Amino acid sequence: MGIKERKEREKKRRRDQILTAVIELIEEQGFDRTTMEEIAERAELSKGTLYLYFNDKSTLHQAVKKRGLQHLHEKFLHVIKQDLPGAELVKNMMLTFLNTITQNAAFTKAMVIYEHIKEENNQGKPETPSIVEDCKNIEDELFMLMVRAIQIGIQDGSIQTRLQPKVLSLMLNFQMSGMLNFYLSGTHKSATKVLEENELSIPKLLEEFLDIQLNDQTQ
Amino acid sequence: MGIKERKEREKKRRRDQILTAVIELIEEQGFDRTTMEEIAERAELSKGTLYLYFNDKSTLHQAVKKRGLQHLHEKFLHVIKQDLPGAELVKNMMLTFLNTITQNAAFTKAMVIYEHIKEENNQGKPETPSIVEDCKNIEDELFMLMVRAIQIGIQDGSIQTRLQPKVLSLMLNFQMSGMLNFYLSGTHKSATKVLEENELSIPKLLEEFLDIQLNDQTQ
DNA sequence: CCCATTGCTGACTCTTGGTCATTCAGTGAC
DNA sequence: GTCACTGAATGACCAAGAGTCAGCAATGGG
Repeated sequence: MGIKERKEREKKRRRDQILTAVIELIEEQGFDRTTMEEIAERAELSKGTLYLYFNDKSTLHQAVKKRGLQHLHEKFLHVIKQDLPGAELVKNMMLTFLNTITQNAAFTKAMVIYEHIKEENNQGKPETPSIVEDCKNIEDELFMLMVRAIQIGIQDGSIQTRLQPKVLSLMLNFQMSGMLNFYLSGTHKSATKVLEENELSIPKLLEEFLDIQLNDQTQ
Repeated sequence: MGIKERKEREKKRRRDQILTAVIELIEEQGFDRTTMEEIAERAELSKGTLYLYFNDKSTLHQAVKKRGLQHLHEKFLHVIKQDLPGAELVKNMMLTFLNTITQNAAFTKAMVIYEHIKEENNQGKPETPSIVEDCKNIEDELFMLMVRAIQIGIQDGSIQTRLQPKVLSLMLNFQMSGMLNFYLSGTHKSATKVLEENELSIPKLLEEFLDIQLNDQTQ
């Protein structure tokens, strides 16, 4: 009886279809500019159907975010498999991160933005906590991969620090998050000017910073 | 003929009235949960009147943001007037920043969130570019105050770095921005766990980081 | 061939941001 | 005192978009 399985597959395909449509539209016009109507049209479904697959727009957003995080996770895994000094691994991870977000600016923006806006729906609904949970878990894994890279670096001597690996990872996380913000809200003219004046780019800046943070000679 | 002046004053008072109402409501329920209707009610005006003072909800948001930035600017000015080593000034600024955002979490959140969402209104309207410009200018001044503090630190020897003051300031900015994100999206359970495990708090973490970033012994 | 189940639909409701014709209050001229 | 004028305030109205649901269609099991 392969019917169950087929239905299962079709259901998953529909879901993917929807997700793909959303991502396309996000890239074209951003998430909040995109209406459920448009998404339905692009996915060749009716609006009502969307709600059979995702509770609401916010859940849909989470699902998109999850995809992005998975993508990043794969890339990080790829990095850490390389046989390189830990310091290089850390640098590569961060560069990978920067690359990914700049390559998919619209997408990343959508991921970060709506992030804050949901907030409410845990109240008054059964809710699928799963997707939100999934995202957190993947984020955690990304974090742990970074920790792992730092540990390797400490062992092979390419990283000197008096901080705990996890604490250092946190520091680097903050840094990345800040850079992300910078990229997204392309504003902050003085910051951009600073970069120009010193003939720097964000990736170069990153290397400078890592030099300092991974070679802590104090004390 | 003081009538013009009186009217002027009254107009400003109305504006303030509205802003105060918005800020109250933001603290109670966040910005996007707050409707123009509610704001009008709280300010004891009708909805239509709001639009005589602010082009749209997004402009209103910018105005609120401007207030917040001004507040921060005052605090930074206060810090830099103190007669302390540059390194202390930098630290105090960053702590001030952290304090402010935690004290007014709801408010800060509102400021950061909608930040991204506007985007569009520069198209198709005369628009008041002034408020947005104002915000950018204040942000720039905040940045320059930080640069100033760093310069002081380099001169008095409390800061050692091979980076340009502006570049270092940028680095610290990223850091702050990252911490801000952390505070706002209180999530990231692993990060919180790391802090607990090491009996750290964000302010303590900040001091650790500054130790490294302001005492660069490499090369 | 017929009923049951499941999936899909799009017309509908409701909320909310934004508009505008109308009302109303203050002002100055006479 | 009164009248015309100005501009500030109003709230009924509109449009857009998120979310709902009664009904329809197709598939499959008997």
